[in-house]
Amino acid sequence: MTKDMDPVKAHSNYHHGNLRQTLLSAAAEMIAAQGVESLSLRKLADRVGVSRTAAYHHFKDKNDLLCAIAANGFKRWQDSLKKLDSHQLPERDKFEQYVLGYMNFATSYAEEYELMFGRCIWKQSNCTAELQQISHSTFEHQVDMIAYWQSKGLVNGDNPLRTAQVIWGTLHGIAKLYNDGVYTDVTRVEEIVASALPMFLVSEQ
Amino acid sequence: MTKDMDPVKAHSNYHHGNLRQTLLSAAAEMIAAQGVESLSLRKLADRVGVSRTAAYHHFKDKNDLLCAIAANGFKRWQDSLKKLDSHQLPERDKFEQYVLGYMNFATSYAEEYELMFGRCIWKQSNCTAELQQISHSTFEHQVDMIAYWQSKGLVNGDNPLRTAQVIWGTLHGIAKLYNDGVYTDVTRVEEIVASALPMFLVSEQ
DNA sequence: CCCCTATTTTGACAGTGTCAAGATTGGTTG
DNA sequence: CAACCAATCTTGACACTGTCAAAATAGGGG
Repeated sequence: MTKDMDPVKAHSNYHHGNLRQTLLSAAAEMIAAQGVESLSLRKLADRVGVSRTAAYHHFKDKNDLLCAIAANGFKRWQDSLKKLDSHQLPERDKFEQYVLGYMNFATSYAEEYELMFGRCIWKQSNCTAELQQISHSTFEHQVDMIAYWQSKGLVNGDNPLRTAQVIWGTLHGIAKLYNDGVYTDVTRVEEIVASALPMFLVSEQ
Repeated sequence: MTKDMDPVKAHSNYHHGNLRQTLLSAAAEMIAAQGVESLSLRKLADRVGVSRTAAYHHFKDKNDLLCAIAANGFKRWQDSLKKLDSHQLPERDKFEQYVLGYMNFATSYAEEYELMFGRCIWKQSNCTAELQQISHSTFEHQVDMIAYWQSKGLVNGDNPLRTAQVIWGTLHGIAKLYNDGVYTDVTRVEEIVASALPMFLVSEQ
């Protein structure tokens, strides 16, 4: 009765039940495999086993769906940050873990990262209220972390906002050069990050 | 006889003469005004007053055209570098001019910059031989500059390649955050760059 | 039991990149 | 000068995209 080939759902056609969630996770899988730019609502609908325009009753737009994926990415990154906070570690190691963790996140979830910080959403100012909010709070959290490390005499500079922006810029730039295919070797990327680290830290001696 | 409205050319329909150049400069104008993602070959053809597929006799692809625009961007950036080389300036000022110049280039020609270093061309590995070559030589030139500044004891670090990658990453990251609409204030961007500068320079005193 | 509303579908439209086949022309060769 | 050729340009066509409007369906509350 039901098609065996259907790769995701096994419900009757109408009233899927949790189509929104299904769409979100299927879309996340697809962009991870094929890249954001090759995700189409129609292919997504096909994959989920639903008609082309079904998604429009759960998302205003294609953009709205992409914003939701980006917001999920922010949630995951926030969780990483909280996990890092709770660890018992020397602050210097924590900073290092923060930098490496950022890089690891950005490169492991390259396509979600692209949505989180890419022009597709921000440049066209198509940003959802939810996304706006979670991205702001995430950024503020990171500024607070930098401020704390500066107060402990660990990180250079005295303006937490500017310092956070510079560090963020550096990590973002390296991540993007790799994610966008300009750099092609991950191990090199790790070396680059290792070279960048001492620039941020107050020199020991 | 000829339409007055035609915004670019005033030739007879067939054998435009220098359609390739006309397409390139019209495309450059259009992406500067509207962004890369909203450039279509059909709108471009309309603008130039030529049929949809005319461009295919001068460019293999849409991608091929975009690569040519990117290559032009590299040529312009190379010229800036050469101009900087020829200036009579203290080396420290030269480095500063290099950093500010990079930022100025990246933000003034944001859409060409996106083509030069964006995923659209590199991630799909659709890079033209011409583009591959000019981008490589440009990068090498910059590594040489960094190596020189390091040898003069001006710039931190002892590995020119890694240092160049970090500096480039930082500038690229800040530029992209601005160009992609995450940051929205140019004057802030200038302040961020000013905060980043001392990280690269060997501290005076 | 019936109706209302949320959900899903089908039909349609404008826009995209690109290929194949035909039309036009300038330059070269007999 | 004429005839052809190759470069250039156009028209027709196809598959694909996002999105809207209108019809179909089904679950839940009166």
